[in-house]
Amino acid sequence: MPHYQPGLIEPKWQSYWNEHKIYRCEDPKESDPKERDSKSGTTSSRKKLYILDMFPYPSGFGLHVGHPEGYTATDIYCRLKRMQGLHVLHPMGWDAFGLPAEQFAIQNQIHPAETTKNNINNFRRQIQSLGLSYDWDREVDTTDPNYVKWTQWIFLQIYDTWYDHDLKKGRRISELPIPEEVQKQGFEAVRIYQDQHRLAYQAEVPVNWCPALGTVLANEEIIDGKSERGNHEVIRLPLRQWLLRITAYADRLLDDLDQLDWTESIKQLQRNWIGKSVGAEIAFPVVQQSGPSGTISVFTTRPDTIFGATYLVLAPEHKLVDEITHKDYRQTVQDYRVQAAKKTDFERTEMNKSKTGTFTGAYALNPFSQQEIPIWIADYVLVQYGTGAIMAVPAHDERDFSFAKQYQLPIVAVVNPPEKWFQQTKSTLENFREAYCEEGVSIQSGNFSGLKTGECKEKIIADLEKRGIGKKKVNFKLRDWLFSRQRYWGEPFPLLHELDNQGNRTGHIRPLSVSDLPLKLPDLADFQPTGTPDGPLSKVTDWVRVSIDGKNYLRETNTMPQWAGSCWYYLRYIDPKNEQEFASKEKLNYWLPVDLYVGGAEHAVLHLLYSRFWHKVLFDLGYVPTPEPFHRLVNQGIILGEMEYTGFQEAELVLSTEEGPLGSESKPKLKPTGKWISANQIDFNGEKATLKQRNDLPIAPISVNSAEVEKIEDCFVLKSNPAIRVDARSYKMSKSRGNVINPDHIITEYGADSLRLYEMFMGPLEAMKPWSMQGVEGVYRFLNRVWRLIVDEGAEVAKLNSFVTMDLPTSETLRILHRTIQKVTEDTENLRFNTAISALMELCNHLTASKTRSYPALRTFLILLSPYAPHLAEELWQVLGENGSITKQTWPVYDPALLVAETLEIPVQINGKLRVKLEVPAGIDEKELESLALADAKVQSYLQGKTIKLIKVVPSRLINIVVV
RNA sequence: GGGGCUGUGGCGAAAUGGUAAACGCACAGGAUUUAAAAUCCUGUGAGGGCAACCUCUUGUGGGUUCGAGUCCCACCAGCCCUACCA
Repeated sequence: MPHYQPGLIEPKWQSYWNEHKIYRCEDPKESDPKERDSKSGTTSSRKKLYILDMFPYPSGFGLHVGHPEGYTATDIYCRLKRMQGLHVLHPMGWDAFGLPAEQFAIQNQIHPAETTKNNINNFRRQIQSLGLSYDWDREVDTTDPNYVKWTQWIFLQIYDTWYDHDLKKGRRISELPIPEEVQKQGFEAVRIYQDQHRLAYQAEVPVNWCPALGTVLANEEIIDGKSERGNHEVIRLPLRQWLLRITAYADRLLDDLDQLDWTESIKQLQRNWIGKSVGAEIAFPVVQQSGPSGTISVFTTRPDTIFGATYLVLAPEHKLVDEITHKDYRQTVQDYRVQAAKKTDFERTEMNKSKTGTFTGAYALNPFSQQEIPIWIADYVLVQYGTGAIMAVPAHDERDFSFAKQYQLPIVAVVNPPEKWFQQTKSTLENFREAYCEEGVSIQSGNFSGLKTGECKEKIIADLEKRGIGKKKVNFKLRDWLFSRQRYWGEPFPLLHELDNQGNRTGHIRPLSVSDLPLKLPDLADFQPTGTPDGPLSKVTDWVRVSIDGKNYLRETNTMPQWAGSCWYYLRYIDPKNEQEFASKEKLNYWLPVDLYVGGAEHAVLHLLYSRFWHKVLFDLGYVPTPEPFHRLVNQGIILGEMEYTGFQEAELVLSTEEGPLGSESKPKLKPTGKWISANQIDFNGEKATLKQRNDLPIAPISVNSAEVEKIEDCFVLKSNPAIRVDARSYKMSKSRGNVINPDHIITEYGADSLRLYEMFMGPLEAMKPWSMQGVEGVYRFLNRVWRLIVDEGAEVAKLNSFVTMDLPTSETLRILHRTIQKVTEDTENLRFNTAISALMELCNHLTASKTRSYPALRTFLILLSPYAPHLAEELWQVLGENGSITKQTWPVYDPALLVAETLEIPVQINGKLRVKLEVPAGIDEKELESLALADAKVQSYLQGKTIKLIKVVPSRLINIVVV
């Protein structure tokens, strides 16, 4: 085997690892030495480490290069930690429920279970071909009935829980105190009361109904008003849905972020999503000709500005609109409501330049200014947030200000802006040109004038509470989690709806008992959505209808969303085969929390928030030992396609005729004229180019080779015509762009070790970085150099290179070796893989240059390399004549004494500028160094005629001489 | 509008407040070869000088410091997320 052939050695070692279960992770008991034979030296105090990858959705397209990035990072880290003697749990599994498999089933009449199985097999094959060190005995699959059983079981725990706001803790529904007046009304009332408090409850809510997918979607699954999957229209529709009361945990989800080792940006995203705001709820009495009738409750974060509330606005969907609307205004109000209902949330917010609304004819009394103020409806007020109504303070809120301007509503200043603001905005107290939204001192606010904002808020709230017309209130943007989907390929709810003798629902819910779990999906021949909000399961009537003890029930026909399975998979890895519990308490106590969780930032909010929520419920119920699941979180950066250079030419539109599948087709095409236009005159979105000044002239983007381009100043230009600038950037990988890199191809061409090494060498793990095929070749060449370092390429069989000797390393080699041990260890521990790899390259370069290559040094080098290029390291380990797997070796420890060279090069600065470098013996003291520097002829020449003001000596680093 | 991230060679990048550009790519020259590929050696931030060497350089402008890519302030540019949340 003369050459480095990853295609041969990689499968060989992969099957070796598999057969010998090299990466099997022992259970805590097994790893206790008392339970094991004595030849293993591990101790029970072996520290545990739980390293988790975000498991993939096994799509039909296979892995993309983003997957190996995170997976390789954790793999390298785990390999290091195992060799350092830690007890590492590092599993992998499949998030396998979800829409694509069902969509595929609808189109091709292939059961989603089958598609899923095939995709999983393909993903497993691809992942295994990367040489990742997972314990495959712990693989989980969210669609496996043995897994679904416990997803359903956890749902039932949530269903059986209510949130005690006093204790700030989820508790069993049986512990819910029932108020006496409810108790008096009997069993039925108690049941309803309990149902109202469960963490899983049903409600009629306006949902996002997507006709094309035949399902409702969660808010989070909608991007720009279209479905995240497939980009279909979404309309709003009220429906009976299951919701999970995640809002009960909002405060804890927010507060507990502080104890987590996550990046500040992810924490901030979660904070924004939870969106806590503190303010007041205030009741405004409605005034009508016939006298006051009822109140409108509003939420505000600025109760201090209530004297400036000159009108109220209700959301068009607000319950009280019909009630309060004056008969003269019924028609316009009704028209407006119809219009608003037609708009999606997106359209409402899209045209945020001009607000719309209409007057209801009704007035409310401002309880502080005592003014009668008009009540409007407008779609800039959202029904879902707060009370669905606001008090508008146009002087101190931008939105209210622009609405007031539009409809000529009065603007009254009640917070005094600073003089500077008046100048900048050219405003006066009587005439605001824009809203002043900062804090300040109250004015025109009766007894509350002169108070600072913070104090004023408190006083107003106190006054509200005293008068019984309002109270302090905390609001969250976070909504309860819409938990049901009208789909087939998801976990069925383990619930039965009781029917009365007429076959009508009684409202009683009967949860299945644990012994009835898992509730499996029925077989289905036809996967077409019903087209109604009832899911496909409703078609399976003999599955839906159930009789128990003479009572008739209907099964719940909704299924759970894809998030359900991923909410707790990290718990199942801990005890994946357990049939009695989702995981044993003892093992959970041992392994939790997850020490390091690596995955894409796209799950920053949803998956991580939902998981934390479930985890907290399980924590409250005593099933898991930690309040948080994931201690440290790292997001890998996305990998972009190769850098692309694009030039632009004037073009003309021509009709080109093409032979398509439907016969010949004529399509307008851009035909470049050859006349270049500089990129600074062009707007280019990556696909279409238009001239900045005018858009009637067709422009053709022309892909330009990097060899035809050079950089002048800040921009790239054509070498042939430097006046013409060229657009240069990297794009996200996408099928339509054709810049997708398939990991399988890289492995075939260069091997998995090259792919691993390249992805780690590209740059910092968390940074976004462009792919470069030449970079892959670079690391491939490095691995070849490593190969030749040890193997004799001229020989027929794998044989040691003749430079390899049994000599001890020279002192220089030893120093470089130990410096490399230090750097690789520290960098790998801090996930700085790119610099660890350069240290390995430097060592390799040094060893290659030596005529004699010391065996002990090579041996250590291979151990250092093994987490990064495990296949190559195993193979060369064998070539060196070592026995067993290199993965079982102990990680080397560097000797600080060996890091020090005999002489040092010390830079001498004069006034902070580097002038001379001195070669000095290591360990020289400050005084000696100083006199050596001053004695230097060149230093002296710089000191001619100057006075020394200061000599700063940093031992073993540098000298700075300050002169005047 | 809000929040965040990032600005260093031709490119990916590196640098506990202490020699800016390690390592890799690309490029150029040389060795090897009938030739090419592969490999090996040398050079490579910009400008000046025959040379030793000198000057400039981390988006811009200030500041702290003996010393700033790194810390502080202001600004500019790019990217990402989010968006009427009262």
